[in-house]
Order: sequence, then structure tokens, then C-alpha cells
Amino acid sequence: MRDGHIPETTVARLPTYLQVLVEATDRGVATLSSEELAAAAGMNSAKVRKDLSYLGTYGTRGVGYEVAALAREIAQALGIAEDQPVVLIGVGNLGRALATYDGFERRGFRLVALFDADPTVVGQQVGSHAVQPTADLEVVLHRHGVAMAMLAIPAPHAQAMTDRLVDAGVRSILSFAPVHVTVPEHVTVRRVDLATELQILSFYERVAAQFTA
Amino acid sequence: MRDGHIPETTVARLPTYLQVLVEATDRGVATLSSEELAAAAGMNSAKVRKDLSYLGTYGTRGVGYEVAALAREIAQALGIAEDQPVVLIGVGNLGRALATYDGFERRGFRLVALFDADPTVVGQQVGSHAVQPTADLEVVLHRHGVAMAMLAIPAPHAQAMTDRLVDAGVRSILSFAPVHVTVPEHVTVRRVDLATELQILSFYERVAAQFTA
DNA sequence: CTTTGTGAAATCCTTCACAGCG
DNA sequence: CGCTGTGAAGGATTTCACAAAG
Repeated sequence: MRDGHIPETTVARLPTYLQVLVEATDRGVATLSSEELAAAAGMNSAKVRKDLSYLGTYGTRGVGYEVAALAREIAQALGIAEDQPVVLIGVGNLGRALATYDGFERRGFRLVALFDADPTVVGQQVGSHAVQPTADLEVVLHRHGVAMAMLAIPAPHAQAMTDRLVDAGVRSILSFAPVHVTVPEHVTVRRVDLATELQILSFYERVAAQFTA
Repeated sequence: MRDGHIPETTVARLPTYLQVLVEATDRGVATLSSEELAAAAGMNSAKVRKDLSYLGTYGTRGVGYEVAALAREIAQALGIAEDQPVVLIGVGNLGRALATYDGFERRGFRLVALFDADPTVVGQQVGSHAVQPTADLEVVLHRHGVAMAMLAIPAPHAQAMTDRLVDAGVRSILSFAPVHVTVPEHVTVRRVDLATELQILSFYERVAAQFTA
């Protein structure tokens, strides 16, 4: 393929492939077929091959994909060939869990600072960082060249803080606030809303229950 | 419409509409047009109207949608007209945040029990529940008629615990373990993987950076 | 002989655009 | 006259199925 454009759905699956490849590396597996990759990722092989073809041609016919090379290639496409600096805004219950989660560090990111607006939280040690006041936000973002932020603050403050992050040069935001925020064209926001996920599940639960009843 | 089938993408958006409607209720707004609903939810009005049409016809031409009636209808479709009992397995960092998150309670769910395999955690009070040993899982699930579970345990234990949940009658699982688990046809698993979300963002960050550079 | 890479077909989702209702 | 509800058009994604490569 190799024409620069990768479908959104494919991008969303690349992290899953990467994870399977990293596990395969740990197990000492050198090569995986699209069929094996698909089984481990929970999808079908045609989709795997089509997805990987957008990155270029890294497979060998009759053999499969070289695990190490493909992992490197996906990490490259995802922009995590070297670690990306990230900050976390909001050190409440969820923020604390995020700050101490080692998955970010193991999967391409480096948490460089924690911020909170609450003066009673500022100064506390959470994981390997002391919480800083939001007043210092711009200085720290600039010093570390941070382009990504995680937002774990109450919904009413989300838009104002987002505006501030965008002004400070942040281009990607992972928001846990259950509210839509508006951003300029060049900024991407992904929202993770835990209650929303449960509600979606609940819908299908209901459908399944009908067959059971 | 009214033919029982609702597209997945529509189901995934219903919780957002519901949230906008609940906020509108709080502000004392009685009626919303598809245009207003779309603006608050961050999408376009045609999509809103098409989505809502799958539920039936609840709008009034020339006026818009009656907020209270539509909210009730969406809650009904999502199966949260009355609260759904849910359990949480795994009371580590993330589990603690989930156990103390009040969004679940406010948005249609009732957390009925916490479980952990670690004997040093069992018995601890987390939020309004004492952590129970996983040995008691089946009894508790059965007693409360639980069909939904949240899974916040290490990846290597995810499949075994999932099998146990399914055997105990759970039909919907929200998993935070970064691994694919296999389940029977009638069971739904949604996976929320925080590092995956950041990696997807990172991809678009890279694209945006190219324009900036 | 096995498995990739990919056009083409099939399916699914979004957007358009407007008839028709209130 | 304003706004919903929806066929039809347009896009996007998935799946099929097979030619070509190792």
C-alpha cells in the first residue's frame, strides 16, 4: 500500500497487534502467520493482513511475519519508537490509579509530571512524582516538550483546562471527564468514559437476556 | 423504524445522548432540537436524528425532542431503567478507583461486591464495601442475580477468571486487562486498555506534528 | 505447498436532501 | 414555517477469494 493514509479502524487495532508481538517476543517466537496473530488478537486473518498491508509489506509468503521487525514497524507508525512524554492533570481516585499504572511506561510513554488544582493535594508524593500546582503547567509542558496529556478532572473544569493545554501546545488529550470538549482542528481528544462503557454493555446484556428468558 | 435492530455505532452513542439529556433536565430545559443535542454531544444533527429514529419516533416536528421522555426511552433501551447490579474483581490501584467512582451509581448501576484473590487485601474496606475473597464469588453472584462484572486483574489471570464468571452466569464483562479473552457467543466483553488509548492518540499526534514541523 | 498482499464484492455507517407533520 | 423522520446516495470498512511469491 504505502500511500500515507491508514483507516481509523486499522489505527485502533495496531496497539493490539503490537501487544501480541511483544508477548511473542517474550516467548521467543520469531515468526507469526496472520492466522496466529488473528487468533491471539481475537479477529480474523484477512483483517490482519489488510491492516498490516497499510504499513507496507513486512510479511514473507509461505512463512508469515517476522515478529521483531513487525513490532518495530508498528511502534514506529504509532510514534512510540522512542518514549513520548505525557502529563497527568487531576490526581483524584482515578488520577492516582493512572499515575501508578506501569503499563504506560512499558508501552511507549514517560509520565513527566502530575498536576492538581487542590492545594491540599499539591506536594503529595504519588508514585514517583510529587504533585505540582496547575500554576506551573505551562512552564513544565514547555520544558519537557510535552504534546500529550491525560485529563482526570471533574467535568465542569474539563473545557477550561483543555483550552489551557491546547494554548500550551498540547495536541493530544486522553480525557476521562464525562463531557464533550471542543478543540481546534489540529488537536485530537479521545474520551474514555467508564459509565458509558458499562451502559453499552448493558444494552447487549439486555439482548442476551431475552434469549435466556 | 422499530424493527429491533440497532447498529453498534448507534448503541455506542446512546449514553452520550442520555448524558446531555440529564444535564438539560438539571438546567430545567424541557425540549431540545436535534441540532442542539448534536452541538452538546459533538456531532451532527443528521446522525442524531437517524440514531434516535431507531428507538422509535419520539420527536415533534417543528419543535424537537421532549427531554424527559427521550431520556426515559434511552435508559429503557440501555437496560438501566432500574439499576443493574455489578461486581468488581480486582482491588488494586485501578480497582480502588473504580470502587470509589460515583459515576456508576449515578448512571444506572449498583456495585454490590468487591473481590480480590490477595488475602492481605481481603477484608479491607474500600469505599462502601469490604473486599471479599474470590472463593465467595459464585455465591454472591447468585444471591444478587448479577449479570455484569468489571475485571481489573493482571492479564495472566484474566482468562481463568472470565471462564469462572461466565460459568456463574455473567453475560457482560468490562475488562481492563490488556489481553484478549475468549468467551461463548452469548457473552459480551468490552475491553478498556489505557495504554492502547494513548498509543492511538500518539499516532494522530505524529500526523499533526508533521504539519507543525 | 503455504501464506501473503490485494482487487473486487459485500456489508455497514454516515451524510444528504427533502417530503411531510405539527 | 421549523424540524423531524427517512429513503437514497455516498463513504468507509470488512470479507472474500485468488494470483503471485517464497
